Amino acid sequence: MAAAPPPSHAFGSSSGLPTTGGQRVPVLLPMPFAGPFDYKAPASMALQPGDIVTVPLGNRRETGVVWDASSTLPPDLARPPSGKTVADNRLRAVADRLELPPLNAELRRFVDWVAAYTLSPPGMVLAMTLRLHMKGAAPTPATGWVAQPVAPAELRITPARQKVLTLMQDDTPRTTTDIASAAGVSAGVVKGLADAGALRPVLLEPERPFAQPDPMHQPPVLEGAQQEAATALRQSVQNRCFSVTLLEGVTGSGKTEIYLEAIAACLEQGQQALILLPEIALSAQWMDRFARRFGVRPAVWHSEIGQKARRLTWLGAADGSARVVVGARSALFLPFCNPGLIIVDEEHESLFKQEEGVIYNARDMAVVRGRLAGFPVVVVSATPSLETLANAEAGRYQRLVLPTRHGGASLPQTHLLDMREAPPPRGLFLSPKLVEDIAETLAREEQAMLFLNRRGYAPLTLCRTCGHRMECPHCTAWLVEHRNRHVLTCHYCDHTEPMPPVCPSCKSEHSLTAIGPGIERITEEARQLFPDARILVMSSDTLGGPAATAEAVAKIARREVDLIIGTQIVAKGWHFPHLTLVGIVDADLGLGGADLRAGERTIQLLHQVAGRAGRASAPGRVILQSFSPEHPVMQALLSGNFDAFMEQEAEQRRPGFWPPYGRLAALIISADTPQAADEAAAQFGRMAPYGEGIQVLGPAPAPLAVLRGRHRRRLLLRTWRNIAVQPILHRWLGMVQLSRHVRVEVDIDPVSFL
DNA sequence: AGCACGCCGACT
DNA sequence: GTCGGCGTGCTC
Repeated sequence: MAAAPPPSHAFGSSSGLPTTGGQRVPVLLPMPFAGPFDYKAPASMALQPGDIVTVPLGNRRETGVVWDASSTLPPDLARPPSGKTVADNRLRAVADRLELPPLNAELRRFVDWVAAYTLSPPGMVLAMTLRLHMKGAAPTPATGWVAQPVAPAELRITPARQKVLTLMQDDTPRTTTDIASAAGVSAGVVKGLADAGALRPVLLEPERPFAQPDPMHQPPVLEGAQQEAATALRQSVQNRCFSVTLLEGVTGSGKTEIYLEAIAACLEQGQQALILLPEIALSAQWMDRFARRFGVRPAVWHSEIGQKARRLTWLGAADGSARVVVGARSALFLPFCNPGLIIVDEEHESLFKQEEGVIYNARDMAVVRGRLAGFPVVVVSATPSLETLANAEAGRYQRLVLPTRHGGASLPQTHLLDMREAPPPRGLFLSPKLVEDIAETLAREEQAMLFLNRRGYAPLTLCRTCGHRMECPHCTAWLVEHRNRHVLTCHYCDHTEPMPPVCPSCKSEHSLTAIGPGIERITEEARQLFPDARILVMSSDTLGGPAATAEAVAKIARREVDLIIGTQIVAKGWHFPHLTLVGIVDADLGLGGADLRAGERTIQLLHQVAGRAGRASAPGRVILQSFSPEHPVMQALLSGNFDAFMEQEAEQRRPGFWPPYGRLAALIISADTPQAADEAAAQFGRMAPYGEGIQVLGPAPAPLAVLRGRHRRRLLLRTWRNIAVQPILHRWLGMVQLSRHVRVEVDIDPVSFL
């Protein structure tokens, strides 16, 4: 049914022609098999690697992709061959080739590479590029109709029919629904005319909803360091070869405007650009900036766009009509036909790490895709990760630094508030000094913000009589009170129960007490202190979705809000021109625990929050409430000298070969009983690999020892940087015979240690 | 991942 | 006597 594609690499043929039929072709299916399955190509079907096909599997039909006969991966990633080959006479035939653009060689190689690197079945990686967009029936090309002359004698003309024929005189193909609504008739009339031969079916050109961004629409006025950075980025795009550039600059230094110039260069040379953002659903302001620069909005990709938009964007990426795609991490697996640039904005964000299914870091895999396909990648941050800084240091990444804020705005002044010296009244959480500053700010009719990265009313609910703590029945975690919903809820598994009237353990009345602050409790306190202020709470609980978030941001920009109280969500790069004071309620939060990156993450988050202040002409101030103001993180925030802080971090990680100076992989063992988990973990411990530069830590209970009812143990494999962990893990996993209810997950380059 | 096959409890 | 639970195993 499909026209033969142009010949390129093909199977079993030295002539470079497509298969001529009867030959064995590997087909990768979007399922967790060890590798592709072999099928035979029907004589009538010329197949090449990349073709999207349907094949019989058991008693059903599945969509898959004709894969390459041999892997081209480097030896330390190549997987040992799966061994079994199905005999020729047992091969089943490929059923159909779909009329979709084939996946190109770079993308196939990328899929193989990611699978090998993450130790995932390649089919599961393919699923990320395929299944998301075409689950269910094969795409049906829309059919439309055009008028076709018929002998008048053979066609009864009714008024309704006449309306349709008049409409269709212009020879424009239209769908049945379009004709019916445009002519004001029912679909039955169209059907009748078609049956009578007065309308001829035609395949409609696929819709092209992607307006073309115009690189000349509104070029920015850049100066000094910004101009230099933009020129450097343009140059790397024009070089059309792989490179990685770190674009670094404090919040408000105009990083976005500068990398938009790299996109402009990419558009000028006719290539596609991809921008990865950590949270696409919250990026309305980003879209506006893009539209201002290029005249139109870009194509958007994330996991919650509808089926239709998904298919169109997928096809747009594949045929090149989507010139610029902005998306969340999964957009990295779109089948771009002519990619020329990937931008990873907020590269330090842990949201780029996918923690379920195929566990990968989109920032790092973006660099891999750029390397395999030969185009530049730009990673952007105000507070780059230590990994990225180390890569810059080693010369693997170029580094562009923007030293100052854009347009004369100054960085906010930072003050530390020692909570031991100026404690709030008992049971409250805002120091009198901070309260005073907020009052002054509000009196000047400027906006203030309170930041606390903790949802709900209080993190712990405790019985004053018997000491009972309200805990999640499925996780090793406290239940968090959400007072406006009158419930206790687990932030790890969403288990929710009504707030009990008496202590469930000792039955005491009025004995359950909220311990510690959450954002709801801070809001309560603020309402008492500033009864006349217009308060807006920004958290995932109060903002239902992207639309509500955008509206909240717009309200702030319109000065309909005096005091903003928010969680993480306020740190997302919003532009709040009237905000001049940011109070961090608990700057120490996040520094507890034995997390490798606790300090790094805290400084990144707090800098990002602080950066919301003073983005216009009025200078901003940031007040950090801390119980340990001498902590290096607080001192770095105070001085603004992040480089020094990161160097210190580096020095701590270097001797023990912690990332980025060594490699890390986590094994997470989970089972439905603690015994089964312990037993499996102990077995892995006994079989642990060893050798120079190889070390295994654990097993130990995971910090969240029980999650969603599963008991978890962790082991950590740490190696020197020049040792690949994948072959070691392969051998290790193969040595342990797992009992049926035990699951093992491998997390390469772990970010979260829960 | 899906789906069938397969061996043990509460229903017509 | 059957319907149906999900445990195990297979799909080129």
